Amino acid sequence: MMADPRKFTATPSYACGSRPWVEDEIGLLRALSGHSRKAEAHQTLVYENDAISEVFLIHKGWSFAYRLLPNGSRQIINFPLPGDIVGSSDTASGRASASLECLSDVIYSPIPIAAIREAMTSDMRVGKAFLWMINRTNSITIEHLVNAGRRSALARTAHLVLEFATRLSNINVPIEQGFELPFSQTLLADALGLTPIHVNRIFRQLREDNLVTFKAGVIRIHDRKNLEKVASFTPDYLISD
Amino acid sequence: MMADPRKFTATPSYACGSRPWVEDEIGLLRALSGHSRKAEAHQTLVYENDAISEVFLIHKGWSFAYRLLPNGSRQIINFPLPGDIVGSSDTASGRASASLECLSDVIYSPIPIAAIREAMTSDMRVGKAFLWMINRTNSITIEHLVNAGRRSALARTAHLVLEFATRLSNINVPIEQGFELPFSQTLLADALGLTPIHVNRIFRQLREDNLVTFKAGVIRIHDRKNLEKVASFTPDYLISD
DNA sequence: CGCGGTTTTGATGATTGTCAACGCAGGTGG
DNA sequence: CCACCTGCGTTGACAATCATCAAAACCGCG
Repeated sequence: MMADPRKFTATPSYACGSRPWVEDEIGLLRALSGHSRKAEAHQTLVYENDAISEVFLIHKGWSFAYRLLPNGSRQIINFPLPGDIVGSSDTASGRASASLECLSDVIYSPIPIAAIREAMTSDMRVGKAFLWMINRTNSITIEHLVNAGRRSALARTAHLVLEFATRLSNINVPIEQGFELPFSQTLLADALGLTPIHVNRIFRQLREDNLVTFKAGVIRIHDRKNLEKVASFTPDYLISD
Repeated sequence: MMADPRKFTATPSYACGSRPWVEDEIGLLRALSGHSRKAEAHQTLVYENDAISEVFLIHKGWSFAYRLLPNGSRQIINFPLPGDIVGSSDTASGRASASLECLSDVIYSPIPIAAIREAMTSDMRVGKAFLWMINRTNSITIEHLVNAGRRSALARTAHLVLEFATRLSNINVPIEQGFELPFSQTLLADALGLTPIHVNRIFRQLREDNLVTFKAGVIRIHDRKNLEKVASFTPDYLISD
């Protein structure tokens, strides 16, 4: 059966053979998790301010964490990728600081917060692994804040594209021939703090400048070097080793 | 000696008698810290990407965490207040995700990351206390991202003012008669993702609408109810109990 | 007194948002 | 099979927000 290019089929899963100790750390946390579950696209797994007793280790699929404002607008905080833990930094308060919605089918396994707390005391590596996850997501949030506050719409968009390329690459998803992003421009707009219409214009410009194309849910980077220059992108904040 | 109102004298320190267990948690972490140090205004305690072996428990004074961009612009991530720990979420990578500069004299004490790791395994409460600090700063970062991405300049500014009011109130700094913010409008601009000039105009509007005045480093909230409406402010994200 | 940083204001321009319209593809139901 | 609907991408015209440039006033400080 031929895959329709309009259909979003990308559901990255992680395989980190090249970074043994990360594998190890994820393994440690996975050992604490329950049986893996499957959620479907459009399903909301967590609502902001919900009381939570577990965090989610993502294995496969696309989702996004976001906040809603009273006027209906939405700010996307992060797109967790396989290997990330959603809610890691909310374990102390037990209240979700953001909602989580699926963009594709998502396979994940819940880790009880209590289990993490227990394990942290008995195995120092668990604490380290957990802090690692927190560190990673926090760095990304900070970079998104820098993006929204101090980069132009063009630089911001280019930056987000490069963030995806790098993060996917880090979990061994090939990106050279283009990679799938199952996002509407409206969704990207809510991540970038822009209107969908302006995102469209920005992508037109990126296309005309031969930097990036985004067509049928597939990103192709044509000139990475100049794209990085436009975005003032440095991958330092994307902790991976 | 009469304090010159032009002089920034605000150096809040925390005293959380009303929230016994928080006091307790800070005490736990403080027990791990070295002797307290004093830093002076304009001093930079940490540079982004620095290797760090300790985090800072702030006792007194004003500082701000920020990121610099290649073009020289600056995004302020957070203003740590007394009782906050700077660098808490960077303990895993050991690399500072932001720089930290003092606005006034600051009294703080360093906590070796190694000591935290050790203590987490022996005393579960330490891990909880530490995760609490991380949770608190992370929630604030997220709210600042929402601010920059999805709120107008007016709402954003109002929101930041209310955040200060609430956080200071949480550490028992009285705010009813106005409170000191030793910030230039340029500094606020870098926190809000605006130009200093626009910040000035926003404050004029806030003043003309009888909501807030900001004069000689002192914030006075004249109509908190309407200010909260303008900012669509809810204090849920400011974890304090 | 003069200097440097900050606040304030006006005039102007660039960036981004809003409104409206159209095309296109997929899905649904007659 | 086709009419219809819906969601998304695309474009144009126009408006609002915010930035830039320039200049003056203010104030603390040396």
